[in-house]
Amino acid sequence: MEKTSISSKSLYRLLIYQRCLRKLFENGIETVSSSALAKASGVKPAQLRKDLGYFGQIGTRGLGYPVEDLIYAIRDFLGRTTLKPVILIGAGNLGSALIRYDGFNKGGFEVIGAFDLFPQSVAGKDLNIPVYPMDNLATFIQQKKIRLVILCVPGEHAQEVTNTLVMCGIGGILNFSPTVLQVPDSVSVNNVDLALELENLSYFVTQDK
Amino acid sequence: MEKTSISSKSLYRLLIYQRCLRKLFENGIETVSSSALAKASGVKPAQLRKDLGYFGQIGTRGLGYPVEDLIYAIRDFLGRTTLKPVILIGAGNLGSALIRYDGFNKGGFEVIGAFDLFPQSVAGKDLNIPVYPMDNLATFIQQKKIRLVILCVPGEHAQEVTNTLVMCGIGGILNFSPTVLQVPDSVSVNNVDLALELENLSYFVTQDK
DNA sequence: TGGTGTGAAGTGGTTCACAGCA
DNA sequence: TGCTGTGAACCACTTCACACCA
Repeated sequence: MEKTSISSKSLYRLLIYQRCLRKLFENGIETVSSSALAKASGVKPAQLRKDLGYFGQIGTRGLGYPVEDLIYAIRDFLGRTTLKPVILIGAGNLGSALIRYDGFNKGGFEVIGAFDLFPQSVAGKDLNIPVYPMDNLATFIQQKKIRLVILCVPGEHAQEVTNTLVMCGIGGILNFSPTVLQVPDSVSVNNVDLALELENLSYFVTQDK
Repeated sequence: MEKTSISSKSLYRLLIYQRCLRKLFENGIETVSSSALAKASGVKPAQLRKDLGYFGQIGTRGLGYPVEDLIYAIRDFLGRTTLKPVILIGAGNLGSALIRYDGFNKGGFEVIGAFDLFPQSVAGKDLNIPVYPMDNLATFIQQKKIRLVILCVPGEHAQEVTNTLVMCGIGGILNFSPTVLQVPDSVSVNNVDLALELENLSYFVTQDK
């Protein structure tokens, strides 16, 4: 299989495999079969093998996959290299929590600054990064060459801020606002819509036991 | 088209349509075409019409859809009725922010209680709901007939807590822990993996302009 | 023998294209 | 004429099933 561009779905799974593999590695496990890793990752074995096909021959027939090698292979494929700077816009409830969230750092990101309409109002929140007023946004992005933004502003301001971001040449937006953002094709958006997730879940759960 | 069970993907879109429709309604717009609503929702017109096919004839050919009727039709289809009680487990950074997040309420949910290993440690956080120790969890779920849980505990405790939840007969888990939960088929899980979303986004964004 | 690698078949979801109706 | 409703074509992703090899 030639190295074609991977689908978003496969990519999610690769990231999950990687997490599971790291756990195995920490526990001193050296080899894992597709069925074991698949179960831990919540997928079918065949799917996992297909996904790993992107790297060519890594497993050993009759044995399984060497955990450490597979970790490196996935990492190389993903091109994880330097720490990636990120900014966050909208340091309200959720925004502040995300600034403190350590999961981003583990993934190789660093939230280097936050922006808010009222930076003084979050002064007491004891965040470890500077919070700037919105006026500084465009300059900051261009000077620091920021490509990724975490957007946590209220829905009614989301599109307006997005327009600014697009003009600044941003590359990707992780959007927590309950709004469908209109962006040009050159900009990627991942939506994390908390209310929607709960409503969606709720539909598949019967109310009575 | 008969009322067969809808796919999760269509369901997400229905919820998005509903939000867009409400905005239109607030602005006094009475009729909308599939192309206009589709654009606002970030989908193709044909897809939108297919999705609306679940309700049978609602649009008027040559004209479009009556906004208000469509809102009701979707709401009826989703079966949105009473306020649904939800509990949250793990009132740390993220958990506390979610308790204060008002998007859930808008969607017809009420977070009626939180649980934490150290409830006293969140006393100063000024949450508007009671925070109980984990010991009370099972009793609370059964007495209040809770079906939905928002899970915000650290990854290493997520499966353990989940096992308890499953035993209590919970119906659905909105999982914010970076962990693949193992649950029986009778339980639904929606994963919201923040770090994964950012990593995934990052892959599709080139580092240099 | 056991588990990978992979073409082929299957499945589900999207888009097209056009008939049908206000 | 304009826009909905929908079968049919299309496409992407998943799963099967088995050849192949340590």
